[in-house]
Amino acid sequence: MGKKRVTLADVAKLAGLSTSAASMIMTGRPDTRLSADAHAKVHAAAASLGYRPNVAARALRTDKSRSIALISDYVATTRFASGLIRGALAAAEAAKHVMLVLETAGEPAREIEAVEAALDRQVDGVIFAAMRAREVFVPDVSINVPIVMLNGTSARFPTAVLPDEYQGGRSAVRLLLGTGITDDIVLLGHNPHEEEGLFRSASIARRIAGVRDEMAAAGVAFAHELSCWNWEPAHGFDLVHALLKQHRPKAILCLNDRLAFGAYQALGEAGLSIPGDVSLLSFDNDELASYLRPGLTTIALPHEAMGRRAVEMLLDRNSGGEALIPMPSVIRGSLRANDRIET
Amino acid sequence: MGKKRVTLADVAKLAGLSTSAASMIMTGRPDTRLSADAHAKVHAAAASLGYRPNVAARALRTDKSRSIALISDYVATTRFASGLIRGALAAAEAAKHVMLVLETAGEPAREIEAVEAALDRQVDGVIFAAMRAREVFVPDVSINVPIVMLNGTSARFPTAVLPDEYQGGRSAVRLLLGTGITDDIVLLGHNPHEEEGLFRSASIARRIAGVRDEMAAAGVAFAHELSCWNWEPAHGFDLVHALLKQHRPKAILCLNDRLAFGAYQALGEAGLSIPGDVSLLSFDNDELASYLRPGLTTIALPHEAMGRRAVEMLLDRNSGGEALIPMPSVIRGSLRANDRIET
DNA sequence: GCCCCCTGCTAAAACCATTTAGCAGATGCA
DNA sequence: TGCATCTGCTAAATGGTTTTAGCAGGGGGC
Repeated sequence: MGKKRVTLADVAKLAGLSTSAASMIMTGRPDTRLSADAHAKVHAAAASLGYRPNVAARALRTDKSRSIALISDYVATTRFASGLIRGALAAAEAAKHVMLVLETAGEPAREIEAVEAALDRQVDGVIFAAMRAREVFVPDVSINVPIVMLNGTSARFPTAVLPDEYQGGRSAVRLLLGTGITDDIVLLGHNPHEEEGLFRSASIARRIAGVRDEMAAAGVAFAHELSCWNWEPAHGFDLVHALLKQHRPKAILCLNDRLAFGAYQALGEAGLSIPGDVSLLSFDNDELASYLRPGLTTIALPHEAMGRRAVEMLLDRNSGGEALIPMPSVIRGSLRANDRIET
Repeated sequence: MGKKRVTLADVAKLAGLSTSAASMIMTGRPDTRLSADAHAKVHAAAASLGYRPNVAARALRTDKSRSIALISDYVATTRFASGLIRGALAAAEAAKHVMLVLETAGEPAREIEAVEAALDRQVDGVIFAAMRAREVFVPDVSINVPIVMLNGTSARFPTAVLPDEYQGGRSAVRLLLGTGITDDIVLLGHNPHEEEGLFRSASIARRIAGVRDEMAAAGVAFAHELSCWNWEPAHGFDLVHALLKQHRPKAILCLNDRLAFGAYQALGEAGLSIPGDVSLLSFDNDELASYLRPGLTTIALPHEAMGRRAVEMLLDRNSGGEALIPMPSVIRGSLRANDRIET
């Protein structure tokens, strides 16, 4: 309480040097001509006093605050947000930065507020995160710090970090066909004929394209393609429940884990076993996937890696463009083992 | 790029007054003697120039930064974090503050780092959040700003926001007994005889106490009490699976939703219907609860309300003590309707 | 001896807002 | 008229750091 904060002047005095010298030494400037002895004395003084630089003063002078802002549409609504935030947090911490988190609910007024609040605090960069990958609206205030789009894109700011959905789609199909199943495969979540004129987010479109390209490359086709717009468990249940009345597939490729969850329920009620009767494969690696019995094999959204990467790109001035983060396969028990004889 | 930031001096010049006058007017000091005319001119000038105060300069002078820090052990590992963060964010925004989020993984070294990073940035207050409610370690650095504990407690800092687990426990039992079921009730997650010498977190202990007190008050007892330490779906499954070989309960009171999820699986595999054969009731209102079929009735952890409250208490200097946030009941389909005739 | 350069350091300005002390003029009261 | 008080405002100090300009002294080249 009574203790005043220790300032650079205190350090300098104890070291017997000027504040200028102390400053140069503490900030580790390269081309200074201060003696090794001076360096030692300043560092010793700083350590003994427990000196911590005053970030506000430094920010005032340099316009750098060692902090960044993550402006996101939603932080709680989706279970993905925390992965992105956590990865970003980790990278920020590693770079000795601190991270402001701001939520906008996608409302333009709040987006403007958020950007200004961040800029007022002299942040060194801003990450615009979208919890649903999409074309993101970035408010049209003049921003003079680096910007990275996270899990979304913007025409104005081309630097973006996205999951490599296309490759993810391909590896899903590769994994599935690797079981030896090549027919009676159902796609759950998309049917182009029923969705004409509707546009999935760019990211999801790539996922679907990857799936279709790999199927085509392998020369196999889906027996059924079941469409629904929202990929929630209830829809997965309904579609699979209806499907089972006319057809019993060998495998279901679900376009996300929540659909897969619904599929599990429908299969369970029909008395079918996974993967004995039906194999399942999905996307996202939602927390759910590990709770299911058997565990759901899924192509993971690499949220933490994405968050980390976004911060790294933000702080590295000479990186730009679109970074595609690979989607790892998470193997659990929902795919039957390959019963072909490997040669 | 070329545009310099507009400063208070610019505003003052345009208004034809001194910076002192402009400052007093912009900050809305109450006891100043400046004329109404001066007020009008300054506000007009500020608006026309789009003046935004430089927070660093202000912080340097006043030691207030209009920002707070949320220091948490985990942000991603548990699905609760985002609710707390979101609530806190909303309250911070309402108070025109900005929020730093820091993660420590519960490691003392990182906790110290986090506190110092926050203090370096002149935060106006710090929230220590625990994702698993518990006695929280707060690093022993001298902190001269208000502190609020969120979802945890600390001997050094008595101001805390916690879920009202005791009342939650009581309302769960009240809800369950309200169906008319009074026997063949199983408690899933705790058995005092098997857990002697083990200590649940304070918060969970209160939940259990509430359950037991309400049972006692109603004069009913559990038919079985199944114990397991980690409340994960697999444990819920195993315990209920084993239970069903010897006993078929009318209701299972699950101490959290993940256990309940496992119970659903075991009941499903045994061909029992919910709530036709067995009623289920649980705690937390995990995202899971709404996915299950039928939806799981559960006593919700009020995370957003807690986060909001924590920020409000932090910024309101004269509030202290322990705030218990009520746990609302979320009614879905897993409890059978009361079949007694209400008089 | 003169000039130049190098070494090792310091003084002082700058960043931008807040706040204290105080000034000039007007008014009130006796 | 003399003194105190009030009104409406300003000058200058302050906060802690970075950074520019430059100083004093020594050495080398010629």
